Amino acid sequence: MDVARLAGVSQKTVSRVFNDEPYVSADVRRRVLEAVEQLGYRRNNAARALASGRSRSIGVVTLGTALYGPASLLMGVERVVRDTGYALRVVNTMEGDPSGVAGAVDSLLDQGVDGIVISEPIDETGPEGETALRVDVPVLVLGAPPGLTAPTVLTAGDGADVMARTATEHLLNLGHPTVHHLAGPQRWYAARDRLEGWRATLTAHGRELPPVVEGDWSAASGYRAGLELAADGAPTAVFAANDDMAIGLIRALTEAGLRVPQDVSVVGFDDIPVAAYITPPLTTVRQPFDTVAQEGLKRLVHAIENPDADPLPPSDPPVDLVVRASTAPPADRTTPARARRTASRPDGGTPAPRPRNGGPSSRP
Amino acid sequence: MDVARLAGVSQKTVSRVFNDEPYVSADVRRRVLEAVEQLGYRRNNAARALASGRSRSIGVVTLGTALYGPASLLMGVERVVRDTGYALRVVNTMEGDPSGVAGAVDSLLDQGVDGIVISEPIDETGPEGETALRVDVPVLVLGAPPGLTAPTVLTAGDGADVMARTATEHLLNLGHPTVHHLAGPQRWYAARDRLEGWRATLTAHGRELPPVVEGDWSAASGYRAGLELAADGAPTAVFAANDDMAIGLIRALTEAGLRVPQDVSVVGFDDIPVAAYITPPLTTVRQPFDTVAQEGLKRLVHAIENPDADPLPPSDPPVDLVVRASTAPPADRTTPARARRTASRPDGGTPAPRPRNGGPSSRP
DNA sequence: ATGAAAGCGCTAACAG
DNA sequence: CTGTTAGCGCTTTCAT
Repeated sequence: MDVARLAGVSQKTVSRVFNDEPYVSADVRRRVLEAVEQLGYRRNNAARALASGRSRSIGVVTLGTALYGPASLLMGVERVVRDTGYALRVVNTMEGDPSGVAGAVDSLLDQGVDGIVISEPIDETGPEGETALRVDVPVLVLGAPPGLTAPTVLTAGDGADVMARTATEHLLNLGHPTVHHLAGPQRWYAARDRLEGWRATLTAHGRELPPVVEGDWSAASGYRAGLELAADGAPTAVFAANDDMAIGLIRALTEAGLRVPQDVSVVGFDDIPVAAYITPPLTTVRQPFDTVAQEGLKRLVHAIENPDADPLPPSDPPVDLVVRASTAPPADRTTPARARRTASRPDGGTPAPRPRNGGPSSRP
Repeated sequence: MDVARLAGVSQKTVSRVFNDEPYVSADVRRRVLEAVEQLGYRRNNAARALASGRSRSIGVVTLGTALYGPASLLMGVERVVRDTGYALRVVNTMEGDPSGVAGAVDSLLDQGVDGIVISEPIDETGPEGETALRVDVPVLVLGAPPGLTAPTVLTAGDGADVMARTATEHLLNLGHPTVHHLAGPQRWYAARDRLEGWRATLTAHGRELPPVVEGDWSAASGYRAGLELAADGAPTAVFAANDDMAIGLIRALTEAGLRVPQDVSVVGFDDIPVAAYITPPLTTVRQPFDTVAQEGLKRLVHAIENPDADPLPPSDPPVDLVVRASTAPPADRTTPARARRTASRPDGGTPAPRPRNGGPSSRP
């Protein structure tokens, strides 16, 4: 180590300086830092990882899509991870990937990550398959828990059912007799949660449970679903499992001569950036991607660095229903007064310079 | 190394098996593989990197946004990188990040990556600043070249000007006297290219160059721009630098009582998944993110593994104008026959189950 | 408060 | 075809 020689100290001392270890005199520290500067030295992380057994990196498994949700989550994770002093390794697994999440996790383990984040897990149990993952580092699952074994398994961002309930109740409060659901692909736990929240709400209110239409998150699938729905005798209210599908759905309804929200109310999910600017501006549930990622990561890092301590508890993410112009009371039947009151907000349609906090919002 | 002992061979032989090196008898190979299986052995990448001096990983610098473009590029990169046998390290840099791209690159270098991808570079030269990056591994810049020094600097996906030309010409061919431009933030090279392509086209056709309105990629900024444009006496044709802004723009125009495309034609850029399903379906330029990422990475890996060979040449990405219903000939003035012919396509508005190839498209 | 010595698990460069 | 001998650049452990 040239730096050590230049500074006239031992290798170990240089190491101490770099790691902010105690017991280094100010003078020595300064000399070392100077030598480092002069030589343009940067420490070798591979060697560090080898010697210490920790790579100071966290692996993320994402779906190989540019879908707003997964992409936002990934960005959220990246944003936090650097502050914690860890590096990020990313592997993605496409739907239909033969090796799937297991393969992705494996490749991360190969890389020697200290912890793993599984963003948006999907159910990959084949016809018979039981994928029992076994991992020897802490894992954070963003969305819902798959069956895996690890020293610590944390979950975060699994409040989708509550949010789905909020969306559904919004529609019910508006006076709609029932609410249809345009679900996401049921292999995704996130999609299941939303479906479940919707179902539970209707059941709790003693409403009829219309058949579920399943899409694949894409606007195209929402469009197809809308065509179907319109043909089958249009519903008065639909809760779509994401905004893209909601947009496709609205398009199909519009083409079928149905007006939104006068004839059909539509609620989306995510609050993608354009949601406020389409016609009509979309009522939707905002997902707190950043908060979820941030909080989850904090807990993961804690678990990595304190293997024996109790894991940090999760906190409930806020539910943020953004009411815009795609929802209204049903036109063709008597509306209960209560609902009408709730719904009588004018101007829901003007997307003012979208306030950071999402404008009109309510939480039940 | 337990595996070596169990298989009754030397450590080096195990190494050979793992690296698919020649000169290993089938029998020995089998024995090693068995031992590996039995012990659940996985090789330590840190040690490998330390000993070999190569980390077999590629670093990506992204902007910390969930913007469709950057996110798609990242996904595209990830999708290819695993096939090449490399791992991906991701660092992002938010706009306004003090350390900026330089800091991101630095942290990647710290991690010992073998190559770097800079996705969507932005100009970070401050009031005075000259950021002369010096990197000792090959770099691929997706979008346009910043000032950096590296053994190899590859660029890809810098065909935005050509695409912008296509968009602008489409509008001109429709018979519009001139075309306004809703530009992206000019710190982004991608935004500059589009602006340049637009400007060059108008100039080449001897048209008037209307003042440029600059947005920040968001639908919100497009909305604000639309309000401005409508107040200043509406244009008949606008080319927006991305779809999100186009959507905000259309919203503002609509609220101002202007019809799209009857009063104003709008062309977007990117072809985001919902573009075909908004009202009206958006005419836009599809960006070949996947192709760009894939080809670029192939070239980067080549440069990494053949430091002395000539870098692979880039190939021109296809230009794909997707004509939908947001563009039409201008209503209020005589339209040249040529343009009218080009434009007389009925049904541009029906988003059929979006064909893989994007439906109606043309290239000049 | 500092240093010396001993590896971490692998691959490189040569033998055989 | 296979084995031996050295490190890669750091952290660890134990002295001092």
